[in-house]
Amino acid sequence: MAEDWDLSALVRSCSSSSAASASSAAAAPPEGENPLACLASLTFEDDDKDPFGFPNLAAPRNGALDELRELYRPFYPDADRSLSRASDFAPACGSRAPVSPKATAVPRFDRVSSAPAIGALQAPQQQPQRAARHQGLDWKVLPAQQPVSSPFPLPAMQAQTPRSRKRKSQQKKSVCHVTAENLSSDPWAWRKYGQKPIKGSPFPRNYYRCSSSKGCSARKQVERSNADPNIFVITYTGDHTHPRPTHRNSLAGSTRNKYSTSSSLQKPDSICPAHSAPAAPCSTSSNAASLSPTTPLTAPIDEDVAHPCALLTSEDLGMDKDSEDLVGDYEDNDDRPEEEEGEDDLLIPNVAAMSEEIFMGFRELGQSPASGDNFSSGPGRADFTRFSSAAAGAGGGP
DNA sequence: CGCGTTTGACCAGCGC
DNA sequence: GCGCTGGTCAAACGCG
Repeated sequence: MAEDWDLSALVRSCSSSSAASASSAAAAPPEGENPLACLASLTFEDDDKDPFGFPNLAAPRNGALDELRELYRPFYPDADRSLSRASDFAPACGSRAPVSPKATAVPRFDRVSSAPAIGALQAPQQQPQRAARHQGLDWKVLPAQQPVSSPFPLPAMQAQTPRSRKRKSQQKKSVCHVTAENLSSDPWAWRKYGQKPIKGSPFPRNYYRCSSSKGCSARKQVERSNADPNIFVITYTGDHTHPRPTHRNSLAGSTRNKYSTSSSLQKPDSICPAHSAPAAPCSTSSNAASLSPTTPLTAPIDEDVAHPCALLTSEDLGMDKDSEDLVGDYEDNDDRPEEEEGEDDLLIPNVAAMSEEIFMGFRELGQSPASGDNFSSGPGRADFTRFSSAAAGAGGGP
């Protein structure tokens, strides 16, 4: 099993491991899955003050800043400056949570998506990210060009052109870096529809589409980072047009984690130490490259809850400048209005709506937090309901 | 039988 | 306008 690197496997594993990092993740989960997962780990209950547990981040902040600074330096000489701004951010994250329902409901997403808005475009975002990173999370959301109308916010992007082959660069996407261990776990069922070698990268990119619903335009791309094979770059695109599945539908084929073929491109062994990592049913890292997210969610909840967002920042990884660039582009663009508005709106609303639905569903299933356990495999799993809300937003998952 | 994965081919955007 | 590259489609295949 350890060898199986299916995405699903990864996802699962992530979920469990993510618990800890999840709290931090809160900062980032833009899309569906990750975001959710991240949130999942958060304990909202305690966070009355901060609905999303952001407080954690904020609290330690002082010390964290220093750390962050250190981390930053190599990458960003201006780190000091940026960090200083962090203070601005901090309040937002934690104590200064907006009172509005939205805010309360999904403070986190907000934060994430609006990060740019918060302070400086770049600096601010980075900060949050960094913080997240500390926690193990790293993801970036590209501002959606338009607000997400769909109830399931996923990746923040809407596939505007269902089949448009527009270059993604133009589409909105959320990108997150995840370690193989934490590889994302999304509640969503994904079906792989393509794999392509990417120029400049030894690892192929895998394309997944949401299989929960035929009409769902949500898509996910998974590729391994050149810099660090352990890290996977997950890009979510499009929105889910349906509620999160309680169970992953596909059971049949999905289980086949055996990635024999893809291996050609991705050699897990050599590449992915993660294998050793255990995690759950991680599919082989190779797969990571070829990960298969579709994995059946036997324990749907687990995934949901768990969001593996042990994401790494691209910076950390030193990888994927592309993705960063993308993000940066957006950030740079002071289209912020869109970002802020769009993303925030998107995430929040969706989450709220979703949360309710989800909650209901969960309640039916089991209700109590205890039952929540089902969802959360790991300790630290926050109340599922909370997750749900978060998850909803996160949905993206890929 | 249903669903997911694999894989080659096709299509379209982008850069030169 | 051409070529490159990325993204998607669809047939074939495998597994439960």
